[in-house]
Amino acid sequence: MSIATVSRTINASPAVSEKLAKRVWQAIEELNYFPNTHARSLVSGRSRILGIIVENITNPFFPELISSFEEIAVAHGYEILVSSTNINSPSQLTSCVRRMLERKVEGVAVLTFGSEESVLDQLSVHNIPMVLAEFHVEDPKISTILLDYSAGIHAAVNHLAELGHSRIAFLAGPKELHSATTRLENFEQSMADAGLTVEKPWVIRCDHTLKGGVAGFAKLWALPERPTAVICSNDMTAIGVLRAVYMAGLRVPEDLSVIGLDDIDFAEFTLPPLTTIRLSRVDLAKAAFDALQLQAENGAGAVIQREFLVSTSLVVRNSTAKPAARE
Amino acid sequence: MSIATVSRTINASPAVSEKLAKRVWQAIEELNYFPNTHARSLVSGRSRILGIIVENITNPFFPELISSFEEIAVAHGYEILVSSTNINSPSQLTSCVRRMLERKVEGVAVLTFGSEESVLDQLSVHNIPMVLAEFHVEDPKISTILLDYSAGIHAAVNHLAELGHSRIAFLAGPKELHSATTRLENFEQSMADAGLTVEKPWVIRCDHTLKGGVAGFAKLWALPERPTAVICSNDMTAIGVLRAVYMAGLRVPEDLSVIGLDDIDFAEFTLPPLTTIRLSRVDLAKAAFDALQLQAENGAGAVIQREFLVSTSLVVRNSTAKPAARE
DNA sequence: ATGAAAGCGCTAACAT
DNA sequence: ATGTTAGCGCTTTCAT
Repeated sequence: MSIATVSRTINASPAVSEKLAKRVWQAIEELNYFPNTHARSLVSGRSRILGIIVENITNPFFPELISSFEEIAVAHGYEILVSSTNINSPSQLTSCVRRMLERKVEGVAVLTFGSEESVLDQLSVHNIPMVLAEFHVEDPKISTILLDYSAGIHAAVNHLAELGHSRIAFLAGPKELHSATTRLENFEQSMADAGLTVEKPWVIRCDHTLKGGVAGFAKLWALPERPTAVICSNDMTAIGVLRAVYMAGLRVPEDLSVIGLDDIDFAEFTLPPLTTIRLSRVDLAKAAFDALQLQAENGAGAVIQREFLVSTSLVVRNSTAKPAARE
Repeated sequence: MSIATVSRTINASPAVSEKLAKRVWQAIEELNYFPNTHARSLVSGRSRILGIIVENITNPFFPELISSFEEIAVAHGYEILVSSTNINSPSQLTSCVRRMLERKVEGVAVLTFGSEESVLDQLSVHNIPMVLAEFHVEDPKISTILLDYSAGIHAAVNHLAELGHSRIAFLAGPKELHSATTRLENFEQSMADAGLTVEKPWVIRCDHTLKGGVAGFAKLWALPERPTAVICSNDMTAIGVLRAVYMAGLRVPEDLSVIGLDDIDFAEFTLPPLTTIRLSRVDLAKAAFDALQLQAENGAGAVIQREFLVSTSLVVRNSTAKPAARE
């Protein structure tokens, strides 16, 4: 039989008779044959590869996100190309985008949460479908994942208020991150809704790292007036606070209630187990994949869904409790 | 100028005059050209892709390992293909190896620490270079990374002995894992060297997970005779123990000294910070990459280094202290 | 329903 | 030193 017939069989073309197809599959089995994806990509122009760009791999949130994304992609017959190298340096960014271009990725999930501008140009020139988090662009090739922090942050503030807290601090993320700003705004709104006032000195910019959390707590505790609870812009910050509180000879939640955001796998195993606002990696990864797949498998110009929503929710564990009676 | 000249220029062939080369590079700049890796791979038969297979992505050790491996590989112009899906199911394993075969990987790092047999056959049939951890095979295409646990485990036992502990337990990993068995053997040897006896009931098989650590501690504490210190086969187990001790209303290190193994990034931020035996992901990733690169870039039959050594060392933090005075 | 043939973008052998 | 050409393994017309 001819090479073309084999190709048609593998690609499930209807134009091949059943018995010939059966023979082909048999031969494939016997010869242990498998197609060469490079040849395939070369002729078809498609690669079945998706790219994913994240920042700051030292935050477990991102490995967890990548794993989820990978799992979904592989299940759908895609391969993934990861770029987690330091996005800060422009030359590294350029080379990581180039790697993706060279391998002819069919779409890229840019999940850097706030520093996507530089990647955008490079990729959009080549007309590659993209999906961004919390960053809306007027381009049919670019989808957006909207993160609804309000549900989770509202619940967190209300949870503290119900416990009797009114002196609530917020350890924010870096200014450059859109997501960090959005989280802070949501906190302020939630406080207002709960009839609570935000004390300016209790809003401290941190950097979403463990060390940042340690430093943030130190600044907070050096203040003349101290809060009885703190909400952190992410779990790493919260875990840093847990650590700093312990080192200061104080106790969570007796001396300070702490709430994180992300619900990384470890949050369940901190001491005490961390009350946190869950931002599901699985949901996020799924939204990113769906967006990319929709774009990749529909020709340009097709009208498709371009906004995806991922929500948040509060997970109550043991790092929050009633405030100590005022002295 | 001709296409061949461009190809030669890009590949730095010496047979191209300087001024023509300059013009080529200029044109490349202007046209924003970049080579198609699929076409390249097709003709050259090489892909510049390396595979890495790990198990149990929920243990942060593995994401950390993958990141390191990726970083090194990318720095050397390689791309990586990760397989972290459940290695337990044979069908998943087959399909993950197939993915790698289809993309024509030039080598695969099998870092499953003990369940590599099934992958071996599939890959060695296709004559793909491999590197395994702690698993020696007589095949010139297969390198081995020897993990020297003795240094770290000896130091750990001695550290406890010097603090005054003699009642030391060991929470081992699953029997199927070669590495878990090796670790246990090293513990037994180190105890003997320190003149201490290993109490059989105090050696408990766990499964290298947080939950396993919690369960392991429960079993240990239910015993009529209790140890004053415990060494765990990995950090996840140790962190589980930390958690279980806390839940039992006891304290580390006052009631029990705990030592882990791996030194994952989080070990520094547990409460209390975990004393642990460091097994460097960077060293491991580097050894794996070096082994693969050596094999990929030397023709078959070349005599090359096929054994790589990665060592361990003790990192003392705050989860170990003198045992409480015997009651 | 099947086969023959062209061509995807590149490299390498061969020619000049 | 440069250009011409064949062919890597596949998909996709176009014939039959």
